[in-house]
Amino acid sequence: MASSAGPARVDELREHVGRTVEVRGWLYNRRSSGKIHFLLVRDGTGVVQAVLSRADAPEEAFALVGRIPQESSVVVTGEVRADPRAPGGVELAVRALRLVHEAEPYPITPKEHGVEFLMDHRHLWLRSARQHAVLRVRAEIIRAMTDYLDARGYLRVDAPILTPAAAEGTTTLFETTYFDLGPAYLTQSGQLYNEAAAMAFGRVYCFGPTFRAEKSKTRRHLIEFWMLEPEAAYMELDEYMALAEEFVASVVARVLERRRSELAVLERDLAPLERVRAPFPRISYDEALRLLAERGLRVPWGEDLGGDEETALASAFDRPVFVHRYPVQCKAFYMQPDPKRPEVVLGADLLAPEGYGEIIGGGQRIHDLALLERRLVEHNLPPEPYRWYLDLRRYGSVPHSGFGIGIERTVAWICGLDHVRETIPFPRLLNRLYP
RNA sequence: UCCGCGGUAGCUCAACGGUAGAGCGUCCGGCUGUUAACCGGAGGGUUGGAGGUUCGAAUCCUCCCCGCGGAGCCA
Repeated sequence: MASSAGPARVDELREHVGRTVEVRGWLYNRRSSGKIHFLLVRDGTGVVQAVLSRADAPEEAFALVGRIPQESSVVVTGEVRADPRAPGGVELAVRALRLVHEAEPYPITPKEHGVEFLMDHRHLWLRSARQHAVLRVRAEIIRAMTDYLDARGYLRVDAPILTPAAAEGTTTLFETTYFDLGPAYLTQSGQLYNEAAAMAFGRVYCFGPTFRAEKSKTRRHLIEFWMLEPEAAYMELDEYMALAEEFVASVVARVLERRRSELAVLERDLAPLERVRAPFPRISYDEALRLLAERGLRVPWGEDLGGDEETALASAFDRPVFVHRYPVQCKAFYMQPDPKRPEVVLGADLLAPEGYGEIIGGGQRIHDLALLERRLVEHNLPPEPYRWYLDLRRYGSVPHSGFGIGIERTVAWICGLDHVRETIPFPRLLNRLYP
């Protein structure tokens, strides 16, 4: 039995039963009676119960912990012991306690709070167990995604954030001034640059924040959100869908494998996640309209599908579903038309189950120079900013495809959250730029 | 931008034309195994703002501000 107290992380305390360790953290909560205090100490890796009894603990420390506010920072030294009465099964019998900083009365109490209050205190809200679970799942999802692509020869080649033009002419852009060169815009997608990278490296992906100045105010929208976008030369529509479904299935499997305790904190029903295995159903836009009509939702051909339609479609299947071959007018200028039916494009969106909506959008890009030039004109886009993009069709153009997956929607779905605002550390919403 | 709901104590809410209240947090006291601990006590309010109706407004009316839910657009 070692007597020297080395620092230890809460998530590894089980390995230290019988030893005296030092936990550096913050007071999460306290339950007290006259002669015994139960502290919940969190250190970022977990929460451990620390016990001080009047008989055993130093008198000064005993008096101190009976008084200091929640979230005061403390270094606790004590013996690790297994006890079934302790939350988590192990606890710390405190021998010494050092107050690093006495907190002011902490605004987020162990009771319910409203959304506005919590969002105003997002910088502190991140300390709570539920937010820890969500952000750990987020990190696991991102790691699973990059692991999957790295293992298949995809090279990470990131796209710029400041751009001279819109990736998709339709959506609203955030504008800023770029020295003497005039307006610049925050990126809405790394895709156009991704295509250049794919022509250079074959298989690539980019990952980063994207910005949409849309006045969208729903549970599925953020102004700033993160997107991971794979792109591959010589990849056509069917191959893209095969890649995307394997990719999504592997991400879900990874979270189920490594983040079960976080999903438990979030009270996520695991059954729907366990059904997420490739292959996913694939229906055409036309089939989608028929399916919707059977359910009483009439959509005129040529119109895009709304949130209600997506939810209705997704609920018809027990796993994510692809909707492919949308009408040309629903999609961006660079989408490759189907040679057999030029009025639809070789694109496919992936709808998540349980009403979480579209998490992936993608498809085959136009590789013919003349057609792409025509599309720019049809979409009233100025040719000059796209000169480099057109070059990709001048020098060894090949069919290619790619997709973008929205991280926050994917996290919300896998965590079973009813809003994307908790899936990112500091959400930017229509009416919120603070903190 | 449009439609709907809401703003009362630090927080979450009640009172819905007749003296503004509870739980939690805070402060004080009690309790040797608590599990959002528990028990007793105290403090805490220009009821989002400005006008109006009324003997009397948190409550009814008008305008404004802020938030929430949804639509459109999208990931």
